[in-house]
Amino acid sequence: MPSAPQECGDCPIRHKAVCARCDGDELALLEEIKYYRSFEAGQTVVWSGDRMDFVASVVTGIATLTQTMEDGRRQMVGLLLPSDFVGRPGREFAAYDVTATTDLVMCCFRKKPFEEMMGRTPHIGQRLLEMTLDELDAAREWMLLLGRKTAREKIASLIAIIARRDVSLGLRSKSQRLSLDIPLTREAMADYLGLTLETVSRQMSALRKDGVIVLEGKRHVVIPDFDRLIEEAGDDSDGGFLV
Amino acid sequence: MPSAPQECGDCPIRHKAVCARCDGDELALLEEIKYYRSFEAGQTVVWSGDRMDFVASVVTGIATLTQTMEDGRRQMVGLLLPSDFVGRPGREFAAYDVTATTDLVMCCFRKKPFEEMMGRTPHIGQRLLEMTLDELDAAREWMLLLGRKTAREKIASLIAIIARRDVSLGLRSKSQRLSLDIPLTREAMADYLGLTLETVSRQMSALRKDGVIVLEGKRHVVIPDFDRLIEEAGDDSDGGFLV
DNA sequence: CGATGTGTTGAACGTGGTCAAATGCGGTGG
DNA sequence: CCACCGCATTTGACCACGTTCAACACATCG
Repeated sequence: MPSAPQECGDCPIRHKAVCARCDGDELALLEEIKYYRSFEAGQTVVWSGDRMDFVASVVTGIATLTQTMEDGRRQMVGLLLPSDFVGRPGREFAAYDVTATTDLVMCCFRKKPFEEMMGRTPHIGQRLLEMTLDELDAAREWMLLLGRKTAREKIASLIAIIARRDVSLGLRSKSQRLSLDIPLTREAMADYLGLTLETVSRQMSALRKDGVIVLEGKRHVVIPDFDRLIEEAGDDSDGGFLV
Repeated sequence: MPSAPQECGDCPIRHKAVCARCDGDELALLEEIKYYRSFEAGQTVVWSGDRMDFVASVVTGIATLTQTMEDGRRQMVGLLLPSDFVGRPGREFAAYDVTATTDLVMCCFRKKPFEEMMGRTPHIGQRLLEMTLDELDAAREWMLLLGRKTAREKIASLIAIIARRDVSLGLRSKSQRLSLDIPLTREAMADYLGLTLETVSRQMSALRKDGVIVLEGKRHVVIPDFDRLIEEAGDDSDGGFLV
């Protein structure tokens, strides 16, 4: 089981999560209604349609939101990183499957008290609005990927997204030789990209053969030339860096 | 030019738009900073990357948000109906092309005063959060469509979406013989669905041949059996009716 | 060891894309 | 009234990309 922090003061997502704008007093109130839950890689947090009596922030690890059709076709519709928010105030049942793809720690708030607090504390709603607008932008970028990009472009885009995230989390600077772990199985990548896992595997091999990426093991990728990768992704250069 | 209403009291979107929760005083303040703009079908409202010094609500008509890649591939990422909100508080440049697909009237607010008012009037931010969360849900539904549905399912889904909207706007009851106009060209449908316009046309013909829909002219569709349509769309039955 | 999970690769197939031509419809002008 | 044009749409023929089905490689774990 991954371990959890205790105090909001120490919290690694303090300044990015839904609580980011809260002052000391507000934080103290939140601290009273919060509790941590941990999940191991592969565990399901909630199933679509289940009653969900909490909302939460991802503290560490990665979770996914997926939708499933009756015949089993699956599409990932959200990739939740540390500080991202799970659940919707005012909604009683989960709309998506939430799954831990790595070991995961979530900071949970019982829904009722959280909603009451939202009414009294504009800072929370303001921050949640900001985060939701960001997610909507990300979803729209994703729609372009799903609707119009080739398999090769989709793979390159995914790697670029992960690389940018690592940079923005301060894990490494842009100038260094870029190297990163893909925290997803080939199947999860396929669910993300609207492909089959075979196509994912083939295109990874193709990008490797063409020197766009270097594979070190199955999950570790080195990017010798980031601009080349962006080009392969079909994105406007620098898209995603300016806001 | 389509004509515009004058008073918030008469406004057809009064109780659904971003101003829905505002009381009389707040509405009076909004009334001072609002102005109407009209566009003819086909006109562009703003181009992606342009400076955008206003935010707005769609009053009547339909607009689209689209993203374009350098080589011209286009993906629609938003379909804006009456009461939907355009623009993002705090953002200076438009992130998407906004186009009027029918004659369009928008209720605009200059961005600066609107942002200031948001700070002082929680009702606006609250409502905007609600609307943004709804849009995010819609975007995720759309992602499933783009990533995993067949061309035939995509077409059936689009028709079902339009039909549901017409019902929810009270234009017709569910029990009646369903009949609706598609307010999009075949090309716009293709941009919406991540298809080519030829495939859209072919699948429309196929659904007609199989009796799922009846075409009366190019843009008017009769749905003899709504459940059959839903089945063709690959959706859970009743998906979208319960919230 | 075999069993299981994860990933790679190959061959055949089919859906949807591409390119091209034809059709239909509304508007404009002779 | 009809000829003509422009545009949206339909239809056809062919092709390619990504899927499907299958075999195989490799690591971890009982």
